[in-house]
Amino acid sequence: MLTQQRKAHILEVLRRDGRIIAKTLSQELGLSEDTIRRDLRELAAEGLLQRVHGGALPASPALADFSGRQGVAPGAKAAIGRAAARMIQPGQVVFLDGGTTAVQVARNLASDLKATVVTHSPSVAVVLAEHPTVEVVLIGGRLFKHSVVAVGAATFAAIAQVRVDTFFMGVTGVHAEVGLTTGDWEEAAVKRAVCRHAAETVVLASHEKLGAASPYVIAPITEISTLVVEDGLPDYLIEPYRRLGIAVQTARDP
Amino acid sequence: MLTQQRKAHILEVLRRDGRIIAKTLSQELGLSEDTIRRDLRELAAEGLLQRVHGGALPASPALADFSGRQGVAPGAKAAIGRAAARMIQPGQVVFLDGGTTAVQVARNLASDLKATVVTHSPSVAVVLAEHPTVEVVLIGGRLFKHSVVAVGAATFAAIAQVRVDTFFMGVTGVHAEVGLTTGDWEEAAVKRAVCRHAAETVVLASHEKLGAASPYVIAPITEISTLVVEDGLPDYLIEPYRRLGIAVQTARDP
DNA sequence: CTTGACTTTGCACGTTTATGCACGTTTTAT
DNA sequence: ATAAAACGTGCATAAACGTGCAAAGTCAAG
Repeated sequence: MLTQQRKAHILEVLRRDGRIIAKTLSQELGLSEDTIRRDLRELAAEGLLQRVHGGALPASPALADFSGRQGVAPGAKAAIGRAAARMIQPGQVVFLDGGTTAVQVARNLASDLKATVVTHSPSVAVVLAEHPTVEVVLIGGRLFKHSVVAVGAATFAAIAQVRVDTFFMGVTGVHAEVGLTTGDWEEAAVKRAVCRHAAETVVLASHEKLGAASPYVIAPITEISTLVVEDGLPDYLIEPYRRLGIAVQTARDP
Repeated sequence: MLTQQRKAHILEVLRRDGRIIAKTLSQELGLSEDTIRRDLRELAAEGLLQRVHGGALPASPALADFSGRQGVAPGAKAAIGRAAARMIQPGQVVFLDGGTTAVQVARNLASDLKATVVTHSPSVAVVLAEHPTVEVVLIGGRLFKHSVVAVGAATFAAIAQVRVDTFFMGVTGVHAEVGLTTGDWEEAAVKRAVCRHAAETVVLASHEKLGAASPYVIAPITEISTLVVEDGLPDYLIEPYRRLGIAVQTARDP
């Protein structure tokens, strides 16, 4: 295998999985870890990824504002993204929320999926612009920079004009009693509005969100039908939601 | 085997396998590696493939997001972007079109500029999400993937609700008689609509756009007040526009 | 048919690049 | 506090590289 080809492969794996583990990759490619480490160092020098102990993480300048958060649980987020992407049936109309997890869902849509994705996240729109068959509807409004999503009156008005089959919601807190929560008042209102216009709502949550609560409540937990979480979590974390009749889907982290 | 025939074969193998390994190919064809290397060098000089250590890789698609498209000719477009960015006054409300040139404008806004940018391009929105002070208004609609901008009825409705001081328009053709043109009918309609809701329209055009015409006419050239072009162009290219009373701003390429 | 200009190819040479290993250091986990 | 894993650096080797050159081949004008 050519060196440049290998580097391209590394970037592809990074995009797909949200992380690189040097040892794993060296075994996969049948090369010494030194070589992989060298590649990672060079790619990092070009600013194409971020080097960390044990491997590498994305450096995506387009999502630089996220970069701090992106490091939280990249493998898990990518796995959740894949699991959510698999839930979308051909012909469906779905709403994709903003945030890093939603971007992972967009990245992992099957490349032959014919469906419509509605989103108020320009990041999601940019990713899906490269998808060959998915129809994208962009919801406008005032840009809330912290989360990179549209919010405000115009956003509400636009959301009122669509009805979707499934809403894939990102949150910062999932709590059996407090409900679904997030860190911005206006964002919470938008999520609530989308929820009302969706036949079904699916919440994407990596483990640090479970049992946590943020300042602004979006809706009670019973509003949602499915919770997608990473695999291998202790039972006591997910049991409360099962007991409330919520389907808990676990995403394997390959 | 004829040289040209061999080169055609190389390109075919490259398309089929996604890569060329010089040694393998030389054995396959019963020629010395030197000959193959020479071919690869020449094909690379023609831009038909990308030369790498050990062989070659495809020229465009695999590499497009690898080394980055905008690295190709960073000079002119970036210079035009900087020049346009300098034209924005504090407190103004401007509309930024889609396209790579508009993204350059967004990247080059002074980091302390307090202004409002309206755009139907998610790419521009993502870039401006990192800007500390600029207010961003995102116009929604159906996503036209080729240009990565929102189009359609919803886009029209949203545009009708804003009035901006300056519209920075990207085009694919600027011609003194034909006018401003672009390659998509719906995009042309959107640009025309924005034009009507702007006090002033500025067109950003790198040299290859001047004197060129695309299928769909946006507006007559007299609709615009300023044309931003790169520096160092021959007079005969810009003189026709000056004669029509259009201010031609040249962007130094430092 | 011959001549001379030009092209193509393979080889020799010295240079650059890629890779794996050894060694000592730093980071992480226990 | 300690052990294991990951790290960076220097080094040796082999592969791949470019260049200059000469032999073989091609072609058109004479």
